[in-house]
Amino acid sequence: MPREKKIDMVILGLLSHEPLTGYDMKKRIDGAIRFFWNGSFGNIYPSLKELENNGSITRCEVTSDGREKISYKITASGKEELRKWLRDEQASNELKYETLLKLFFGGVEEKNVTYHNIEVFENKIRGDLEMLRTYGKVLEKDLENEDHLHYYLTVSFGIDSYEAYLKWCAKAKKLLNGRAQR
Amino acid sequence: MPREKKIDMVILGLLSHEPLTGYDMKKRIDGAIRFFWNGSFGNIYPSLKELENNGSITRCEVTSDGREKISYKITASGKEELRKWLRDEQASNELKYETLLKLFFGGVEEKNVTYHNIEVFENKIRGDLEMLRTYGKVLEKDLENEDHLHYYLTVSFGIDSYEAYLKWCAKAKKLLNGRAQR
DNA sequence: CTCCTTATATATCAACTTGATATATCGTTT
DNA sequence: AAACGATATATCAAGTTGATATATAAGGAG
Repeated sequence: MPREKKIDMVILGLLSHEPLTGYDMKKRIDGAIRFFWNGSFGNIYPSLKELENNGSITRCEVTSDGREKISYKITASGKEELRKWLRDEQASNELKYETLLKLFFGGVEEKNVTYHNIEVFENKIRGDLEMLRTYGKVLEKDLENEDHLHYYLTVSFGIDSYEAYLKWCAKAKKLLNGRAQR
Repeated sequence: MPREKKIDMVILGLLSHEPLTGYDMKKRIDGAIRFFWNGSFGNIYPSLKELENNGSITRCEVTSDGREKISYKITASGKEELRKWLRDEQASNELKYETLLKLFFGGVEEKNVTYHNIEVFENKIRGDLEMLRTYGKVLEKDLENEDHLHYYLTVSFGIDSYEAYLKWCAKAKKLLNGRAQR
């Protein structure tokens, strides 16, 4: 059984564009990637060591003037590892929405509790959607750029699904209000 | 800091409807809940023991004729624990879509690889959407039933977002094909 | 009637992820 | 010079996942 850590692929993917430190990777993940994947120092740093031992990445710059700083770059074998993963059509896609869980079990509480939970969700989505639209507008201008195109497609996925979420929120709130309140 | 295990809430939520064994719970989760939450024997059984020690649930039927079988029911304090969680507006909602990750880093491979990955995703969604629509049609007939209403809302969320996914798939494939193939 | 397969049922574990915390330096502001 | 936030690496407890182990029951095939 080969290595299964998905964070490895995130790291290799990021390094396929430019050399980065672990800290930088975390920032990239917290930027655009966070909408569909996650990462933490707790798995980035251990993974960096393993990938280095594997020969998938190498240190390309180390500054030890006071604060330690280690930049990594991807190797040829690392790039092949990344490509192999991309060509593997298997992919786990899963949602983990506590809001829906609360909705599903909402029957033991009053309707306004569920109603409120939906509103909180709605506001969060509204904010994120605005952000995604801003990203999208910038990227749209240069889709000829390969990287922009791929980036744009993920942003566009977010926009489309968040818009669907908001429509659903309105519908759900209406359905909840249609019944006798409390 | 109180207990944070979300599986506890799934168990309490399920038991708020009817007594169940751990095995039954897993089946329920694999049915409708799997679209927005997950659970495994690996966290169900340990959680059952802890919830029993807490007094949140009690055994209500144990058969030891050969095969052991333990049914649990929720207690008053367990129900209050569930309600408290429902009233807490904090909720973590996160997507973990490997397909989008592969799309994001797809630039290092040929376009048809990304195209194929989207098609695999599309087919999976199409199948799940059909299933959700079947669920939805049954539930729609009796939304006066409180439990059906909550169940229906989660199914409806799935339908709406999956429809948005499919539209996005078509758009994404077109955009990828618009560029020079390979 | 026995063998085989599948479903029922509980239990456990290694591997992975998460979010918090620890430690220390650097840059900017007060 | 003190305070604060950003940079940077590292580690850990707690939770989740998917697989595996163990054993019984039920149903059908030969």
